[in-house]
Amino acid sequence: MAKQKAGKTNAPTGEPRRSAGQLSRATILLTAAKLVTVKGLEGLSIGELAAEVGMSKSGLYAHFKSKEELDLATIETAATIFDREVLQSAMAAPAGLRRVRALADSFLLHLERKVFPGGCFFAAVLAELDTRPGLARDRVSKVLDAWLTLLTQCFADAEANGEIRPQSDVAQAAFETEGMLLTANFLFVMRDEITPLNQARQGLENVLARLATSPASKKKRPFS
Amino acid sequence: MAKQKAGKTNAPTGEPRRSAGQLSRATILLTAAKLVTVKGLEGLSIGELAAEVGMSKSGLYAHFKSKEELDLATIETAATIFDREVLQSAMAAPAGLRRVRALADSFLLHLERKVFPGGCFFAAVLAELDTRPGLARDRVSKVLDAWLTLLTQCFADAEANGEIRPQSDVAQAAFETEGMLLTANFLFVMRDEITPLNQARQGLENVLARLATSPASKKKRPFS
DNA sequence: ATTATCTATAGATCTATAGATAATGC
DNA sequence: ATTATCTATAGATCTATAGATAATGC
Repeated sequence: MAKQKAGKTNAPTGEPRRSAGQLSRATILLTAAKLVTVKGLEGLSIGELAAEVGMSKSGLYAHFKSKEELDLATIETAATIFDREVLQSAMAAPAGLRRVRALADSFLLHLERKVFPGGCFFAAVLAELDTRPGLARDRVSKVLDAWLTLLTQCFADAEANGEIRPQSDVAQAAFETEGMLLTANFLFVMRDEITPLNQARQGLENVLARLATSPASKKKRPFS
Repeated sequence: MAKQKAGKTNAPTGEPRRSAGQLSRATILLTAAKLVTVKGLEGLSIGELAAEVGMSKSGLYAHFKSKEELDLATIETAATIFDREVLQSAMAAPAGLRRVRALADSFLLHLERKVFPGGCFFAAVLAELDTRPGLARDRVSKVLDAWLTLLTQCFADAEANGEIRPQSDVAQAAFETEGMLLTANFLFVMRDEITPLNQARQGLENVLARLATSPASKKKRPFS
């Protein structure tokens, strides 16, 4: 809604110099990334984005030669933001379970802070792109893979640390963790209440607790 | 692809009579529901749907007065299919954990059978609609709520049956179950491999196993 | 960066017509 | 058999808007 003007060009001295074009480009892409979480990638029209940032459609074409190029640049921007807002703050935590908790916390907090109005950018475009081959899908798929690999590695570290049982199925643990976070995202956006975020936190604790339990209890199926 | 003609009118005797129009309408809506899981609700154009079922755009307008009406009818069709393919077969299982397993199994099998090419219809439109107020969103939200309520009720039954510990957090159990299923859906569609379906089955077993464990282990956080 | 403009396509509406059914006349 | 009517559809066409390009201004 807020028609944010592209910041004017009197760059603060001492700052790494940026041209008006670059500043504007960053503004455009941040706006685009936010809009995409609400409207979807295909639902984001160049005209609407232009209006939102307060410039003409053809002004945008000066930055991006085509819609696809805008799409890809927007995905890249979202990846950078995800890296900064979620990954980097959590990677300060020591390897292993504490890092898993830190990642989950920073993810859930970035939802709660509404960094993007439509929740996690990558969750928002996942369903849209998963059946539409192309560069955009490939890039989003890579981000998802990297995220799951990171979670898996954290559990592998936890196993090496002795935090969880040896021979744990670390890929399974990563899947379950992602299950809590992804579902929290969708329910949080759909209902606009924080309950799912807390359910995800509890769910993750339940997963972690299981990994430290004796293997016997893992397959118990009483009364079945 | 298959240009299915609306069946000719010589209705089989004894069958509940259907006009050619009704048959055609059902064909259109099934095709629409499948297309929506690939293209999205907004991505589904009337022209494309018309070409797919082998009729003219205006032929479709005879059935649906507007795009929104087509959208709503398509959602209704998907709800009916979900009810038949997933719910009804599973509701034969006795109340409690066996019903939870039956629901999860029928859900995962309907993904694997590719009832819809883009996975679960409601998961496919969830991200698209969660930020777009309207009748379509309201309807999808209701289906999601009903599904989570059903899962919660199954766990409540299990508690009443003595299958799981008294005072279990049944809403939490439903959330975790949904977490497994929803994530299985997205990873299955994105990667087109069945691993996530099995990870969801294992994840659900892990959830169920926890519910039968002694309460003490639930909060254990070793090495933290 | 803007203004003006182009092409393609979306949803939507209008008029016409094919095939079937119902009511009527012989 | 004939006429009227109904239902489902097609073709033509309208308006709005999408992505995109060319000419131009600062």
